[in-house]
This record gives sequence, C-alpha cells and structure tokens, in this order.
Amino acid sequence: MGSELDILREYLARREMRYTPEREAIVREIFARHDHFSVEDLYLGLRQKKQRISRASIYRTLPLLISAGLVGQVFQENGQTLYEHTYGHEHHCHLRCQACGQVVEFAEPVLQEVEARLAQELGFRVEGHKLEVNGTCPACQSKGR
Amino acid sequence: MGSELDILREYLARREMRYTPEREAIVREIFARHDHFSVEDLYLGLRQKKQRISRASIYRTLPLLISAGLVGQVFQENGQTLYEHTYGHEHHCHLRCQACGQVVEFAEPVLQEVEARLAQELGFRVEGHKLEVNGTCPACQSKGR
DNA sequence: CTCGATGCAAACTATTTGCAGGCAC
DNA sequence: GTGCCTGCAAATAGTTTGCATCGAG
Repeated sequence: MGSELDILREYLARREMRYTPEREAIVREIFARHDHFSVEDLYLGLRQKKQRISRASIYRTLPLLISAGLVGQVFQENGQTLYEHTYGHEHHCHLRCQACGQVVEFAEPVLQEVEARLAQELGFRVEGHKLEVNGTCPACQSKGR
Repeated sequence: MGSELDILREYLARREMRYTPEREAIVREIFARHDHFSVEDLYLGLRQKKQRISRASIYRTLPLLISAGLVGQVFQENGQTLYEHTYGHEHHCHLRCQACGQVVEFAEPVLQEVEARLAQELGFRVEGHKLEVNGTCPACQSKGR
C-alpha cells in the first residue's frame, strides 16, 4: 500500500516539482476508487471527504499522473473524459454496451504481439495501445435494442 | 461511384427524413477527402467550394452518417473530434506518433477473432472495435523525443 | 401545404489560463 | 526567502440548441 504515492513522490522529485497535499489527495482519491472517473467525479469525491481542492488543480494534476504512468485516459462519455488508475493493474481492454453504457474489462495478450510486429515492421517505438470494443450486452439485447 | 449517396438516400428514406442538398454536399465533401477530418475541416472545405453550409448542419448531420455506417469517429486531437469515412474501406487500426501526430493505418485481422471470442464468452452482440496504438515514429526517434 | 431541416446567434460545458497569495523546499 | 502551486474567476473553444424561415415531399 502507498506505492502509488512513492511513485508520485519520485516522479515529482526527479523533475524538481513539489510534493503538495493537493497532489497527494488527488492520488489517494483516484486509488480509492475502482471505476472510471471524470474530473467532476474526483472533485465531488474529494469534497465529500472535506478536501476542498479546486477543479483547476485536478485538471493540472492529471497530465502529470498520466505521464508518471499512474493514470490512463479511457474514453469519452457524454463529453467528459474518463480516466482510470493503471498502476498495479494488468493492462486490459474495454468492451462497452452502447445501450446501457456498461463497460466490461478483458485481457488481450495478442496485442503484445501486434505491438511487436508494428515496432519491427514500421520502426516505431511503441508505448502502448487502447482497444475499445463496442456492442450490446445480453440484457440490452433481450430488451430489444 | 456515388454509392455513398445511395446509402445516404436509402438511410434517410427508411426513416422518413429528407434528402437535402446540405446533407448531400456534406457527404460529397467527406468522400472527396482522404484524411482524418474535423468539423472545422469540413466547414472550410465546403466553403472553399462556395457551399455555404453552417457548422450546425454539419454537427447535426455527422451522427446520422455514423449511424448509417458511412463515417466513423477516430479520435480526439487538440480538443477536436476527428472522423474518417469508413464506407468502401477495409476496417483498419491507427498507429499514432505522439511527437509529430502522424498517423499510420494498418489492418489487424486478429481482432475479428477477438470480437468473436467476446461475443461467445460474454454474450455481447459486437458491433465494432477501435484500436489505437501510440508510439514514436522513426523520424521523431532520431530527433530524440 | 406541412413539417422536418437550415442558419444564425445565443447558450452550454468541459477545459485552460492569468493572476494574487500561499507554502514546499 | 524563492519560485512553484493553488484557488478563483474569467477566458476559450467545441458542440448544442431555440427559433424564425425555408424548402423537400
């Protein structure tokens, strides 16, 4: 426990940036969640815990966390960007029901090979991938959509 | 040639919607392009051809074209949503250079199998997928990024 | 003729940014 | 003490929407 804070600390130190209570609280909040979250979700979650952190700080902090490898951008939903914590989790892809919005995560090891092939054939240094599959879940199918 | 217009016509007819010059011009413009485009790109492209079509109409038309299977949403770039025409092209995935923004398209047949597996194992009806691979292209690697 | 579609401009909303004060180091 | 960080509020910018008018069917 707490290793995400260690990573944050190290990441900031390496760039001579400051380890502030706000940045720590944001990371704590993110890793206390187990869902896909928006900036607003974080803001309200922190607020409930009596942590008054401005949206601006959240917006300014997220890119740092992404570049530190703690957080990933998942997709857009209703005009909002959704994120997830990636540290400490195996990489996974998303299967989404277009009708009800439900998201199922699944592993897809084959994509490692795809990455390797692209790297070799095109000379790219590949940093990662994002696979999103869209469809209709069983429940929504029977409801007829 | 013109089959995208046929599809548009049929799609609109089936829903008792109108086949307007604006909708036709938008589809023509989209299929005259061979890149990823934003709403602004379309707007300016049409304007250059002396077609004064409002942004609002473009925003209102794109969802129709997506649901008609003519157009797909690719990804976000600088806060803008980018689209591509999908009709008449084999499905492909995108490999993107994070440094220069260049996008390389590639086919990935393995994903058909992934879709099939998900459909079988989870009972979803799968409609499609979007794979985006991120990395650094050879040129940007040598420039050191 | 009728109602859906368009253009315009105003409204919305997520995100970014300038600035004055605060605090990590 | 210095300069990065924060909160606030204002600015941005993409997208949506209300409404009067237009025109496809």
